[in-house]
Amino acid sequence: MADPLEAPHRANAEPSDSPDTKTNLLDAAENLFAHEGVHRASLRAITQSAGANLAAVHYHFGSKEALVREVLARRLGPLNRRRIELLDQVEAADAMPAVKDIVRAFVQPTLEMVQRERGGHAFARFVCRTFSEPDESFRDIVLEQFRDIVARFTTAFERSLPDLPREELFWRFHFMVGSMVHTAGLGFLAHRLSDGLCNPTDLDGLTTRLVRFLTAGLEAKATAIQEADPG
Amino acid sequence: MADPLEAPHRANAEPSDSPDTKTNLLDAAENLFAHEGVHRASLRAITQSAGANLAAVHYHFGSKEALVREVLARRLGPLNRRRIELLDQVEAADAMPAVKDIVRAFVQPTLEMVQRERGGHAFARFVCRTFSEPDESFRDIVLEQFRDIVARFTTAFERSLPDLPREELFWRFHFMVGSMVHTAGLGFLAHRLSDGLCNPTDLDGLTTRLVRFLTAGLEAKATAIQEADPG
DNA sequence: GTCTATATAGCGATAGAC
DNA sequence: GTCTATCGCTATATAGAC
Repeated sequence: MADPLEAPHRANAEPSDSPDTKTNLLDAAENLFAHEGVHRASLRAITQSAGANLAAVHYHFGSKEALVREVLARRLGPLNRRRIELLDQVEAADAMPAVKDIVRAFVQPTLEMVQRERGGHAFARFVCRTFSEPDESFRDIVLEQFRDIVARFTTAFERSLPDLPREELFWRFHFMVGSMVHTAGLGFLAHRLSDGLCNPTDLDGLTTRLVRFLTAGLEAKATAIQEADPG
Repeated sequence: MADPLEAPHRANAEPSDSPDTKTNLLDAAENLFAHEGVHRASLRAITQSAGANLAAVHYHFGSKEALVREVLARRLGPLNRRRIELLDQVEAADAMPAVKDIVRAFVQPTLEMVQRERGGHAFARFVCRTFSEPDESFRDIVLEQFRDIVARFTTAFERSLPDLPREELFWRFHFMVGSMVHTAGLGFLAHRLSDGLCNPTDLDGLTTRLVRFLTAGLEAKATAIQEADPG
């Protein structure tokens, strides 16, 4: 636990002030799922952290798996709706928007959530983990909602990058998701590996940097399969 | 299990033909760690998949944790040595090499391992998972070896990108790692989300595309904190 | 709606025969 | 070096009192 940015992990304190046991359980679960993993986060630890009884999870959710689903669904819906909302605004202002504005509409909601929402960092880390989770049922909750996002954003990119082949566009979209997920969920690694130079809590700076990096990557000349080397 | 690219997961077949029980255990563990996660992959499942006895893991490795460490160490060492080797070559040919050549030296060994080595895909997925794993002892095995890589490559990038502030360089390095890890470990997601358009097994095409994307991102003009909008 | 007590099952680890 | 049997522990889930 060398890095205070990594684990804001209050073991026995209630993770929220809500009087609602169900909300307390969701908050506690989110926090523990992020830092311990779904498997290691036992119902005993979750209910204890939420100040509730062991049996409370089964009363309110029915099973641990249902709890996981609700933790994911609680934030993913609003997050992706925000993406669409921002993209709508961008497209309303300009029928063929700048690539950087589309990228920002995609990236900003996640980075904002991580910095500004209570428990946002833990949730991002949990989703980051879920992406590589073997359990399809959990991962598919994320991917299900994500299909619409992929459709809307690839269409927007196609319009603003008409010379880019569809296959290459999808790959670049994939690369973009990788950078974003890695940054949102594991930004503290940049802080650690740069010996403190990178500050993952500087929301504006981080967003601007990520948008600029990704925009340049997306706008790069398309890859020719057999390119004649001009050098 | 809709996607055959995702899970080459032969439950009860031996994952290798080696007559060596220890190697069989490492192969079986790697495969199960990738698809089930370290925690869900029980010693019973591992030893059964390896055609060995339950007690074999403790005889050969001493504990499950030691097995995890050996699975990681077996491939990470050669992989990172290969990165350094390629970077040495690039720097020997040109004291101030092109950014794309440095990027390629960083990215290529991983993508090659995923495609060409037996069990490489499973290992990449395992590492991808380990990055976001809460268990520091495992993640630190990866990060430990990675510190040298970060040092060597950021130095190389600094020389070839002299106008880029160090902080921005580290962030871009972080973005690059995110894209690479996401692609190496979860490339099948691109295949799925593009409805089959993206082919994660096309090693040369994928490498070229990733290198081009990342190079453009790294070479983008540095971010000014308060930039005057020229538009 | 919250509690205690417990059922049922799976885990890592180990002892000791072969 | 491989086997069987088992210990000690923790997990999820549930039944039933309050």
